Amino acid sequence: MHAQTTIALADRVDYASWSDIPANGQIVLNLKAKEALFCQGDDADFVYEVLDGVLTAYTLLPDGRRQVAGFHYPGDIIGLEHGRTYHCNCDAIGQARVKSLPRKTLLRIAEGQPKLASKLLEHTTSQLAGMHDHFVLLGRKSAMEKVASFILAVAKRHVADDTCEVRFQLPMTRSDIGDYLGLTIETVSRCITKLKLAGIIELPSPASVRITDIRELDKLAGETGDAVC
Amino acid sequence: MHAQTTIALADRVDYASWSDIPANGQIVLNLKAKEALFCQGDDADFVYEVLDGVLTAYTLLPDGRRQVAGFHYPGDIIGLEHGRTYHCNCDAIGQARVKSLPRKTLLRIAEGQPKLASKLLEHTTSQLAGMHDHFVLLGRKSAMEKVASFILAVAKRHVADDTCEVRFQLPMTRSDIGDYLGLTIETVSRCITKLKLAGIIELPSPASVRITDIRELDKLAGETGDAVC
DNA sequence: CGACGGCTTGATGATCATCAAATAGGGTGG
DNA sequence: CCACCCTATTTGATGATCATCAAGCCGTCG
Repeated sequence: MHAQTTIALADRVDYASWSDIPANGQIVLNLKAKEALFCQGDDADFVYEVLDGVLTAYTLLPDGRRQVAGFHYPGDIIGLEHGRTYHCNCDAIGQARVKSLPRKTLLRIAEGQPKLASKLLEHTTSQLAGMHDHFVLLGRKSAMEKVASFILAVAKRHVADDTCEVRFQLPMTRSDIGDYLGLTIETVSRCITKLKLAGIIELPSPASVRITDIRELDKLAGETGDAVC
Repeated sequence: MHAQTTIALADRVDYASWSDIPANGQIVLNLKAKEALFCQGDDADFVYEVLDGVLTAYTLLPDGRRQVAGFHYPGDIIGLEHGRTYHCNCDAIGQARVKSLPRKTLLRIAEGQPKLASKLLEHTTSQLAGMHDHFVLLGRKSAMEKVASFILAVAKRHVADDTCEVRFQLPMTRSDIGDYLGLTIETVSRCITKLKLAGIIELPSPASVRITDIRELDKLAGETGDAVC
C-alpha cells in the first residue's frame, strides 16, 4: 500500500512549509473511493497532506455509531497525532491523492526548522479553532441550524476556489453529512428539502447545491449577531 | 488586571517546557470565582498556564446558548490561538491562579528552543485527540451515556492526583456540565439521580461523587469493546 | 432491463427540552 | 446561634424535536 510515485522537490536551506521539504521518504498515495488511509489504533507512523480529493476523519463506536470529526480538503494535513497510534479513521470519500511523510522525519526536520515548526503549530491551533464551532454545532444547534451551518461552511471552502458563484458540489454522502452533524440521514434530507421548498437553495442534483438566499441561510444557521462577550 | 506577583525561575540554556522559561514577562494572575480570564474576540496577546483551580472554555451564541469546549486543570495551557483574537471565552470556575506569558514572547522563545516547540505541538495535538472523544459524545451518545462518560472522565483526572479512592469533587456546576455535554441541567440531574438509584454512584453532596460500580458505569458510557477498525 | 445504492418521503414513537415548583445547602445578618 | 435569603439542584408534567421503521423514488451500472 505504501509505494507509488516519488516526488522530486528542490533542496533548500529553510523549509517554510511542507512543500519545501525534499522528496526523501515522501510518497504519493492514490486512494480509490471509500478506501481507508488509516484506522483508529494503527501505528501513526505517517503524516499526510491531501493533494486531491476529500477525506473524512471519523470515530466509530463498537455498536457502529459513527461520528465524523471533519472533512479534509487539498492542502490539509492529516495524521499528526499525539500518541503512538491514530485515534480516528480516515477514508477517502471519492478518488483522492495524498502525499505521505514519516512522522519521525517530519518532526526531525521541524526541530531544525523553526519556520516549519511554527507552521505545524499554526496548523494544529487552526484546527482547534474550527473544532470549537463544531462543538457548538453538535451540542447546541437544532437540526435546521446544523444543516444550514454546514452548507454555509462548505460553500465558504468552495467560494475561495471558484468564482463568486454560490454553486458547488457536496462531495460527501448524506450519511457523511449526518454523521458530521450528529443527525440521521433522514433528518438531513428533510432539512435540505425544507430549504429547497423555502427557496433558499436549489438542488440541480442531490450532490450539487446553489444558494439563492444566502442571507436567510445565514439567519437559519443561528450565528447572526456575532461574538458576544 | 494584568499585574500581580512575578515569579522567579532559574535561567537555563534549554527550555524543555514552559516552567523552564525565565520570569521575564511572566505574571501570576489570581482569579476570583466566575471571573473571566478572557473573552471571545479579545486580542489573544497572552498564553496562560493553569497553576491552581479549574477553568472553563466556552462559546456563546447570540441568543445565550452556551457550549463548553472543555475544563482546564492545573498544568493545562490555555489561549494558544490561531488568529489574532481568542475564539472562546474562558472563566475561572472557583478561585484560580494562572501564569501568563505574552504570546509573542512564547513563540519567539520556541523558535530558538526545538524542545519547547515540540512540547507546544504535543500539547495541541493532545488537545485535538481529546476533542475527538468530545465529538462522539456530543454527536452520537445518549444523555445517559454522556453523563456516565463525563463522570468517568473526571474520575480519571482525579485518580491520578489522589489515591486509588474513586471519590472526588465535581468543581463545576450542573450548568457547566450540561453545557459541556449538550444537555440541560435537568437532564443532567435526572441522569445522575438514576445512577444513584441504580447503586452505581453515591453523592455525599451534589458536588462530590463516589463511584461504587465502575464496571457498570463503563458499560453505560457506551465505549466498551474498544477501537474497531 | 433489472438490481443496487443513495436519497427522499411518510408515520410513529422515544428521548430530551421546556415550563413549573419544591427542596437543599451555604452564607449573611440580626 | 438561629432565621432568612439566595442560588443550585432536584423532581414532576408536558410537549417538541428528531430517531426509527418502512416504503417508494431515482439515477447508475452491470
